[in-house]
Amino acid sequence: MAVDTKDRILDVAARMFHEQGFAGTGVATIQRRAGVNSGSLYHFFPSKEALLIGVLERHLEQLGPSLLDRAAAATEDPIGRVFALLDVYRERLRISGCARGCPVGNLALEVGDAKPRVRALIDGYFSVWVDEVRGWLRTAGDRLPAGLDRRALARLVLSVMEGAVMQARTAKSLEPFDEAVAQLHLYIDGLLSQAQHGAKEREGERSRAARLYAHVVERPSVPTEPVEADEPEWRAW
Amino acid sequence: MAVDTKDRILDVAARMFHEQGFAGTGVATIQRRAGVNSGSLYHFFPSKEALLIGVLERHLEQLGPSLLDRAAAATEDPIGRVFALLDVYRERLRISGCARGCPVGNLALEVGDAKPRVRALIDGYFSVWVDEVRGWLRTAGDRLPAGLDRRALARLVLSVMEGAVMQARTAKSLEPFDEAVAQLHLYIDGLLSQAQHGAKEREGERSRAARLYAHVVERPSVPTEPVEADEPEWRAW
DNA sequence: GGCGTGATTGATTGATCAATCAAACATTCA
DNA sequence: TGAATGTTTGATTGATCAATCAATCACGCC
Repeated sequence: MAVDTKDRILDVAARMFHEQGFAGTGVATIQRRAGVNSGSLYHFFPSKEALLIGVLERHLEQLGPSLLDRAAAATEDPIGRVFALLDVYRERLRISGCARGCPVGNLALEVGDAKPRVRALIDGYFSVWVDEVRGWLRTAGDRLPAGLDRRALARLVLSVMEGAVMQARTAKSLEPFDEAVAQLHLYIDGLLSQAQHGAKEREGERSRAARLYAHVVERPSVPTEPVEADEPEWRAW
Repeated sequence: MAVDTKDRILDVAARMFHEQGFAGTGVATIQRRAGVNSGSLYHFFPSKEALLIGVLERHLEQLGPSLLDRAAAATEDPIGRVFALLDVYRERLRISGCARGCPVGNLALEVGDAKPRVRALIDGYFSVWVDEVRGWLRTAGDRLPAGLDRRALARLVLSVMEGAVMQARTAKSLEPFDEAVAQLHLYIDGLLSQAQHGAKEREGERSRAARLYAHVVERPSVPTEPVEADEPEWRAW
């Protein structure tokens, strides 16, 4: 029964953190909704932050099985997988009435860098996400332009997803999400046909865009190095 | 002095809501940091939510002068303006050590639809943002493909910005932001050259991507109709 | 000088916050 | 049967929460 209780707590906490944020969720409410007494909750999670960490660790565990693998199972086509993944988020938005998108995105913006352990977990979550999509894009091989930075494109996909989810939640409508994803689709299809034409006129000149942004294309994948603030004083804007 | 006090409160509140979120910020802390007594704060803002609304109204007021207009002033080129705008956000990330990006994005994810007035304000903020960028894109005229949905592209730009800011904050690095924006740049440059070629072979066949997604291109701009949740029960994921 | 009005003060409210604790309970193995 | 370990109970802690209140202050107008 111990496992059940712990899981029940994590279920409720995950949902509430997702809907109301971390600071906006009271421990007492989690207890009540999970049918658990306060001492019992603190038996498994010695602090509220530990509870948040538990929730994030579970999100990280389930990222593969319940999200990436599902998208991968939807189709063999690596490009199709990208949009299958986006469609999972779309479906989650839909069934929740545009209330819940990515469970980690909220927390990412909320906790900032106040809690290092939490930030690291979220950073890891995004990294796994991006790496998986990058893997798919690499599988696409020469269907995509040779010089294209697969990791940067994967980052774009994640950015579009998070930003689109944000707007869909605010607008309480799937339209912003669909619009953004449709544009992403246009971009990737453009890349596909660009690579197709490039294959014919092999060794031909690189596209204007590729020339212009050669310096940002296919850079080495260095670990993200935290930057420190250098602002002397804060000014409103 | 009255105006000063109110502005001082709004300054502090805006900053703290941005950094720690709404629920994560205590009114007492705002009072202390603003050098104001509790009664004085509640004289101007009858509730914490009223304070949040005041902050958002000011963000909305300043969206034009301190953000859109600045980007528009940077260059006459409508496409250049888009990236000038993104660069403003990049600069804000940089000077804050990747702690602060869009002051509204956080609140958008946090409050959800609990407070209707707040949601409406945030929705309005995003709408103004998107409409302005759409205006620029329209100014670009036939430099962009004729069938391209300018509003959807503007939505994409906002999505990329918000999503990229989220990742930059989590990673404490500008790299994710730069990668995502670089990809967006590639897309838009592709659109530009696509329109350029299209101009030559005028009346030629539409691109494969445009054919595939014709149904999502240039749809009428309908107001966002809130969707209601239809989920019978929530399940963890 | 007296009056009115809005701004300011700061103590105080009850509620809720995260967290603690000793005691009771359940389960397992000796 | 009984000790041991792990789990659950629920009252309780002090701190902090948003919000209220009567009282005082500064300042313009008649």
